[in-house]
Amino acid sequence: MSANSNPKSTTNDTDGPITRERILLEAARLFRHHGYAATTLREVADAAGVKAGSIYYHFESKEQILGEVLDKGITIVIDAVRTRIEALPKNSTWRDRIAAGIDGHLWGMLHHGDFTSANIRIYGQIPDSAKDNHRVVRRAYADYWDRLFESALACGELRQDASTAVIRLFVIGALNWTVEWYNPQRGSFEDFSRQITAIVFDGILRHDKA
Amino acid sequence: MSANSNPKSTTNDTDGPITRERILLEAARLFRHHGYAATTLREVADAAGVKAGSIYYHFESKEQILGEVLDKGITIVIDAVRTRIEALPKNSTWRDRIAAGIDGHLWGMLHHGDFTSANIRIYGQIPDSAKDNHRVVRRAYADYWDRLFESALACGELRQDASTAVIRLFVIGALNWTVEWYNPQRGSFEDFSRQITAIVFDGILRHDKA
DNA sequence: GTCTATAAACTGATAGAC
DNA sequence: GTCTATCAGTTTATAGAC
Repeated sequence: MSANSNPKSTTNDTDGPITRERILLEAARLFRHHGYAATTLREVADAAGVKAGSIYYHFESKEQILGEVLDKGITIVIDAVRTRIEALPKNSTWRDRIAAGIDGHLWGMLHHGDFTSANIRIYGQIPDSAKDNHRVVRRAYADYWDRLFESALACGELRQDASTAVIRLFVIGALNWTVEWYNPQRGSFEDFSRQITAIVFDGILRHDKA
Repeated sequence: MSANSNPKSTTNDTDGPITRERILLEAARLFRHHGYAATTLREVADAAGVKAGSIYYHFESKEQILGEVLDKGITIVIDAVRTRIEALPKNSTWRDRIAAGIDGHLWGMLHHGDFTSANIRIYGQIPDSAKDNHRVVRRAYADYWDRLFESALACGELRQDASTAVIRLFVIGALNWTVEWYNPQRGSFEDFSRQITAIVFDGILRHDKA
């Protein structure tokens, strides 16, 4: 029995990812690098190794492809964050939970860069009809981080002279943007994640610990 | 004598900004919200109150408009940063200089949002031919900040367990992204700038000062 | 499931009147 | 300086063969 005979599998034994997944992958890469409107379905089809007309067997419209690319970009990150935080001991500090969240967010962002970068790059440029469906999951993720930061604040672990909304927007925005400049050739992901977490927690200035 | 009889002025007494400036302004706004390729010259012309053909009296091509929008976006920020830093006393600490730079960068980003947001949003999506001309000024600005951070490091004011390149990319990226979420209705710019500077310098955690 | 062919609309850019 | 008119190319999406 073939390893991929499961009909739910997204790969087969001969062509790598099946056509539908390949279209999504190439669409994400092209949306990231050229923008949504600038990417033609002919380009997506060429990259995915099919003809333009074939796309409409798998998707109803260009906008449906966009919707799935956007959702995948944020779902990857959410799953990585929740997995790491839920794996922590129940008596963990909020500092530890936030550190796990930062590591998960960075991991998701940087290991699926085409989906995550496409998401943050083009979200501000897409039709309102595409934003409407996507806003719900974005709001839920923001709320998740707000709860983390508000709990940390209540326990005295967070600074009190900036609003939790500003802290959340600043931190998530800064983490999102790492996908635009992170270079895996200049060190391991683990080391990078440690540096970013240290800067987010303690800032860029030297603070003597003596 | 009219207040705007100076031929170098970019405004006149009857129509507000002259046509060329109006085209640039509307192009920046549309590039920001729809992307470069998605923005048609007909849309730019409509927004600027002229017909599409008239654009070609002021500009050679769509790409020339793009070039000027990109340059204006970063020049606004560079000017604000240098002005603030050069106004400081000569014996200022590097901490004070970096604080002035952060305030200038934020001020430029947030007070000319269409040009600065267009720049950071679409830079990753434009043709290489447009990037080539713009790369020089981007590199010079990055070098300017690298010198600030390296000087601060040499004087012991900067943390030593993260590379200055990572610090610069993280800080500038985080500051750039504020234009995507800053809400002037939730407090003054001065207060916002103070909060961001505090987070960048000392992080989001509470550090007892007793 | 994938293909070819095509419809209907839109694009950047140009030419020349005023 | 701004306009109208238009060219040549491209776009999403559809219809129907295989």
